[in-house]
Amino acid sequence: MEEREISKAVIKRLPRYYRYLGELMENGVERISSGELSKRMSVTASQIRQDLNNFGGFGQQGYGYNVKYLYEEIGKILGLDKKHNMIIIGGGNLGQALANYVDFEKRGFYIKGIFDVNPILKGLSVRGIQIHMLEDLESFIKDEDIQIAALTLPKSKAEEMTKLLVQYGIKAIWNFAHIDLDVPSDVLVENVHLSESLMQLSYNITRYEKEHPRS
Amino acid sequence: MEEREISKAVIKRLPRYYRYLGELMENGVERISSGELSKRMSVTASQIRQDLNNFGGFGQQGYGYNVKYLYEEIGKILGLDKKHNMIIIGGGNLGQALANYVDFEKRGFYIKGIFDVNPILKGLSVRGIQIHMLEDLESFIKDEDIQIAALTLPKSKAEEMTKLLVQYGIKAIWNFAHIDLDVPSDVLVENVHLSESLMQLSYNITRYEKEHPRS
DNA sequence: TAGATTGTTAATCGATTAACAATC
DNA sequence: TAGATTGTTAATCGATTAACAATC
Repeated sequence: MEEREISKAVIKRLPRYYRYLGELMENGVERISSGELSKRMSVTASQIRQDLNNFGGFGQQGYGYNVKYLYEEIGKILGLDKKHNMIIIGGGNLGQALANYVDFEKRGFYIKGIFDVNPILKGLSVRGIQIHMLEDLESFIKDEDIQIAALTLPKSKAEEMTKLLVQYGIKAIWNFAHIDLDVPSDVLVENVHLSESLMQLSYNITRYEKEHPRS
Repeated sequence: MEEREISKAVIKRLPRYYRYLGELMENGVERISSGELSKRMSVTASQIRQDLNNFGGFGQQGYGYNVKYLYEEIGKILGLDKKHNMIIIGGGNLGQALANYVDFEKRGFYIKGIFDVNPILKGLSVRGIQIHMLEDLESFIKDEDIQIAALTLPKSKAEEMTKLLVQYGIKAIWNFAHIDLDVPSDVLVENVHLSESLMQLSYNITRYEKEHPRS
């Protein structure tokens, strides 16, 4: 059953709320009002209340929000209370950088293996995570119940690899390749296009320099 | 002088247009209509024309757009026709992954150096890019005319490093740390929050599973 | 010229902000 | 109870889509 659709804009803000609430918790703050949070995060209080009320009433009139409770509830909305098994496709620098990033595990994302075509990497491991060859991919996905594949390959290889991943039953792809993946509608894709991010920065630099010419 | 402000949504789409036009060029396509491009990119033709007309009329009635011309014009809008000197702050895996990424240079982004606090890395280099110690940072930024710093440090160090970078006159920060940087208004920041991206994917997986329960 | 397709205005849609009654 | 602050409706703002005259 389809519940009312939540807009992408709202989803994009949730992790940021989650991060701020986590910091508040660390600082021992127990309750916070939308007004106070709005100041810290530089968003309107109205937006915070609207966003949260897409998922239910987490606050209390006259009191505000309980930080720990709201943190946990947003965590649940984001699915961080569940375990997600991941693999990394591509044992290059970026793949290894992701493998080395321990914080993912704190959020429920477990990197179970790294896959590469380069036989030189065979048997090596990164932070205890073994690098496997492609021939093991299918059985690994099934045996280890892998949901997510992080795709850190050059564009040229990313396309065929995606076909395999879909065929082997992957549920979601975290895509770092500079290409729009073509997948069936039951496979989810989240893109991280680094060069596009850098181009946006470049645009802003260029515009800023036009508006503020140096003497 | 302030020209009419271009919305963030438009800027975010420009690099994707640029990528598609680049691919069309590689395939020897000389002209394309907004209608044809809209099919390939899965956006509306109307949006393409609106987006482009923020910057000027690049097309011709009855003909469409010249691919090479439009590619170059979008490149100019994004500032890719200019050289941008970059440094990477943080010689860890992510920093090295960025340093190894050659495509940045094709777009005018030159990585001039990597900086780290770890003396073990001193004098090493990645793809010919030397790793320097922090004491050289100030002079390096000035001597090498560095505009952009890619910040690939843990949250704890990112804050103080940002202060230094600002003090030393950096123009823009490409931020990979999980923190919102506090900078003066003349320093531009572009964030890449990997864990937030992964959380969005997690949300979508969770929602999908709710809507499509397994038998 | 006739057909195609842009540039641009107008209409629609959706997201953000403001306001305030409900209520803790 | 009085004050504070939410949840939610209404108003505003901005972005997307549709439509079409201009024109190549």
